[in-house]
Amino acid sequence: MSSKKNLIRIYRALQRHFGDLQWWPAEEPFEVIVGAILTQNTNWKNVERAIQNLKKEKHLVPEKLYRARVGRIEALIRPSGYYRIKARRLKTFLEFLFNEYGGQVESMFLEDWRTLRSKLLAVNGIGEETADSILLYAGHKPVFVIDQYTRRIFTRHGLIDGNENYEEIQMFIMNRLPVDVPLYNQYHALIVNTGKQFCKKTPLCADCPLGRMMRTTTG
DNA sequence: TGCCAGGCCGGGT
DNA sequence: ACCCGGCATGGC
Repeated sequence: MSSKKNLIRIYRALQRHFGDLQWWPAEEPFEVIVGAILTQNTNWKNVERAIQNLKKEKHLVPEKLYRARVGRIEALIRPSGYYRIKARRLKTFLEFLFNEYGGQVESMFLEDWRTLRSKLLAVNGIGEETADSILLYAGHKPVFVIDQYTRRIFTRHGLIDGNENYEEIQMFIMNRLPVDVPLYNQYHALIVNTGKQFCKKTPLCADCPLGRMMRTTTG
């Protein structure tokens, strides 16, 4: 059976279990961007607290965050961890947004997304996963997001070796799926949920819907 | 109660 | 081109 069919079968198994996950958990694109930076190596629950603080103080707006002092941002996002470096990263992104696009998120996404991806990667504090999360979940661009869960799950089930770099895993997946933004959106969300619930570092695949599917078919 | 979470950077090899 | 230490809070 081809790898393409495998990836679609994996998707269907996870989709059947989790249903539509409606990602990204945010009200608008700027909130996605802020969340993408705050969730770097951090539990999403902690990020939610930080987001709520920003909302409560009416700071989850480009203009406000751009004007705010770093110390003020640090205080609001403290629950998300790494709060000093993340406050600086938010400021750096806001400077980029205002310098290049007049502070308008919509203007930023009018740019060719490959060009935008390069520019985002040049912003200190934005790496490949954060850039791709912004492009896919805030800008609806056709790029698949790779994270530790993706690497772990695909390694565990023998789809990749595990020592591939980000781009190699991304190409492995995108070469085997149709170019489809809603599919990329939901697929990554399904992977994250699977990783959180079933695919820990310990071999605990007992009642994992993916593990069950992989065991009960010829693959 | 330690271990870990939806990474990234800068310096060293 | 990799490898590593540092960054930090809160949940389970």
